[in-house]
Amino acid sequence: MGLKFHNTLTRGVEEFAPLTPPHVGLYCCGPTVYDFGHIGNFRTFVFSDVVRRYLEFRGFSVNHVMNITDVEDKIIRRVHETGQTLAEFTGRYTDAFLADLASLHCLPPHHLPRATAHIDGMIQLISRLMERGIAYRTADGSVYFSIDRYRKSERWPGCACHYGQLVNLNIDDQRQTERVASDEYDKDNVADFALWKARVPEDGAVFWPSPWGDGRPGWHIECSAMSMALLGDSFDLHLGGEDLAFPHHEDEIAQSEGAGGLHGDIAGKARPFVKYWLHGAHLLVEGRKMSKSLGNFYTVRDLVGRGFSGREIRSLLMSAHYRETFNFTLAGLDGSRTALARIDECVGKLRERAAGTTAPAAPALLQAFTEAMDDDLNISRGWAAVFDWVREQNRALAANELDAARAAAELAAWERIDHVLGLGAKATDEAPAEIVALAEARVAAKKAKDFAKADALRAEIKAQGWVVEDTPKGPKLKRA
RNA sequence: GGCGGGGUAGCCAAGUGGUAAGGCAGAGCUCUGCAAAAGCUCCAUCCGUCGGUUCGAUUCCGACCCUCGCCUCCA
Repeated sequence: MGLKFHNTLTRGVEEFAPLTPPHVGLYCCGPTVYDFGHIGNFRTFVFSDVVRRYLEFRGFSVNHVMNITDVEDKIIRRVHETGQTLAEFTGRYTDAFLADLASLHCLPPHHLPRATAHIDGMIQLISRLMERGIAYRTADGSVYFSIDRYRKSERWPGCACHYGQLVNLNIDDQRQTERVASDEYDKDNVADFALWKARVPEDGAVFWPSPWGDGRPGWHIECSAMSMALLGDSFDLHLGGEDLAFPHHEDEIAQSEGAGGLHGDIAGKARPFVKYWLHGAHLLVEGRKMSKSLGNFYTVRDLVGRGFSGREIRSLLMSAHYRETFNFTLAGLDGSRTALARIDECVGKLRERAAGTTAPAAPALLQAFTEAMDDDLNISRGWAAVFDWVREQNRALAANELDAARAAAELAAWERIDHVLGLGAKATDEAPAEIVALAEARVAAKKAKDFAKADALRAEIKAQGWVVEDTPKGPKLKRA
């Protein structure tokens, strides 16, 4: 059986068949850079990293695109407040975001388009929508997408003109929420969304010229323009957090297909904007919805500041299936640390046994892991395969059943798996010379059967922040 | 009000119409001068509640309870 994904578009699990194998175009909605990303944001980004890595593991050639939203309402407000330029302000948070991504062992996406670098494409899309009569300009110079005209418009290949593909909604019978009711804009219909927002004094220097006057793009059109510019008008995978399914992704479909694509390919080839939509669930923190007032709002930096490593955070974020709400806890991070140590220990022993020998990867672990991940990325089952393998290797090592060649084969298998999990080796920490000297003195005391002195030296080492463990090959020093 | 997820051991979390993966925590054992670390073993007669279908249901159906998300710019 092949790889399967749950597609929000069809609300079911489907065989993954890319448009032009072995190439896969993958777009994930990236961050809006107005603050440091929190652990919930990064669950989605780690998820997209795992999708990319697993596709590569399965032999696909992935073009991974993640946008950086660097112009948006909150950003403009903060720029206005801080007196910085747009580039200064967003540059700082973009750098922080990329650093956090790296600390979580996420591979850098192949392209990280900035919205401000794709204004032309957005204007082009809006122009096409205006030409087709699906968009309209209001008195203040803003441009909106008319859902009504889109739905009533003549259908053409590649565009079903159906609004409500990702979520079941009866848009004629929507409850008026407070946000809608308080909307001040001059729109034909409350459900219409902005494609272009006319310049207002508070925007300061943040504006671009357009056929409709100075202004800036709406949020949804940014992703349509960037994804189609880099992946073509029709591509394989579009990922994001579950909250983006509506309205953000729904609007992307409407705009992109309504415009016939950025290059006119959607209509020409009768292909949809995106073939598979994958949405990652949110997480709770300590059992509650994450919020600053509850004190359970963590950025990656907060957790690193508490002494957790990126790989520990990453492995916890990867512990549950991506479509399930996951409860992220500090106790869980401690658990990840212990569990990773178990893997590290086993891999370390295999490496020792293999002693530099190389061999083709042993099949058992690869097969069990692939079976799990092929099933809509069932990573919990994937972890089970890994830990079953760890137990089996430990047993075989203890029973002296592994020669160098077999150890090397198992190690090769693990390395392929780790290329998907992205855990890497744990950071090793060399003890300073004075600590090593104390440990050596302790070995001498032990040899002389002066255990009182040996224990005193162990206490001394501990007081200096190190732990000494006796192994068959002599003492091992670890940071306390 | 509409739509969509969930409720599985102390905690996290897979899964299946035929009798419950994995991780953490806990217990026992091995190793050790003692430790530590590590390893091995054990650890849910039970899957929110109540009904129904079935030879058999945690798994299917119905009702109910609880919980989370979306319903116009929030991953």
